Amino acid sequence: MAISEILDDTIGTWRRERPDLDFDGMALFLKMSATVRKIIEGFKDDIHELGITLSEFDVLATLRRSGPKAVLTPGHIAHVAMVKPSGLAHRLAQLEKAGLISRTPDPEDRRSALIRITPAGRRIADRAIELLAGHKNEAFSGLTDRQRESLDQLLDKVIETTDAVSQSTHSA
Amino acid sequence: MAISEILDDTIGTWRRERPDLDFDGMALFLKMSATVRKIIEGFKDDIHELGITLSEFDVLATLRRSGPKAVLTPGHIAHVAMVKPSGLAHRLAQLEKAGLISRTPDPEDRRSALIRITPAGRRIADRAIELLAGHKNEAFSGLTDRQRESLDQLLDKVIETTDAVSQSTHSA
DNA sequence: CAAAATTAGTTTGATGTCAAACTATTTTTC
DNA sequence: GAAAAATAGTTTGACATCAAACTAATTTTG
Repeated sequence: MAISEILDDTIGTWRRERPDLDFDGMALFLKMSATVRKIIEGFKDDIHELGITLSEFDVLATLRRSGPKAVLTPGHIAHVAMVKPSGLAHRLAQLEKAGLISRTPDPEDRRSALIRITPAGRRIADRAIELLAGHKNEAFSGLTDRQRESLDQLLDKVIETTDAVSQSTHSA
Repeated sequence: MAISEILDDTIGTWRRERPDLDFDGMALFLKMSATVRKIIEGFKDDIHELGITLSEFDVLATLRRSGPKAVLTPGHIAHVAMVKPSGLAHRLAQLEKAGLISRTPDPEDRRSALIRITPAGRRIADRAIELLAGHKNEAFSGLTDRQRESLDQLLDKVIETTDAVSQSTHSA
């Protein structure tokens, strides 16, 4: 069974069993989620061949794209990488041990630390982003420029909606 | 920083640091991935309040939507839930312990097992799918019917492309 | 300026996932 | 029909992620 068949079956059987519910949003979500998973699967191996995990790449990528002399705090990295600080601590320790980043105490605020990418880390990050950019372009190569733009705008609208929902939840 | 700002910053800084690469596909992927994560976040708590995890719900949902007398094998559940069989074994044990599913040996093939949902499991699955369907519809409520259809078709195209890629990889 | 509140980051414990090794059973091959 | 290959599922080990508890330092309050 191919992905699209599994998705059709999932929604189809739900509609049969619970005709009282509306599964339109669910169908879109499942499809989008499966798409993302499929794309991730496709480049996981390439990253592993470079000797790092996808999570480690996230950190190296954040440092690399911030410029040659970037000095970031764990808090900033966690925020832009969209993980909780607790999920980052172990990764930073691993990357430091592997010699791909350096961690020094922040003299301005001794609760915090200064994270820098090393030359070795930079080399791996550069190689990895070349592979990834290529992979992602391949994944969307079936769309015309106009279709890509359309997809981009539709996603913006969905994000806007979910942002509004979570905002109202937080402030309630 | 809101999600869309993080995404813009990520792609913007990459373009500055690596102007030799094309980040168009990457931008779409990141946006889609962030959208999925955001939607998942929004209903995780609701599921937890029912006393199950999202992964456990996946299993219960597969059984529930397969009809009142459904009898499924672990292999089938793993396939349609899109997880590896190894990732399923522990979940099935937990669900059995919680009394939400039953597991009996398959008399036809003694390597396998027959999984059934219990009345308690069914009650939880029904309550959960009601919450989820509502949540998902909310997430896409900012789109018109026409836009939803458009999004659906664009995702189909992307899945088609990635399917083609993974097929050629497997058969090479 | 001292006490209270906040903030940055880490550690710990629970859950989730997969790959690889393993067990048990069934099917295929010769 | 016995040996070899394939299949179903579980176990184990490595990694990922988060919430909650914790440490240490800074900022705010009164």
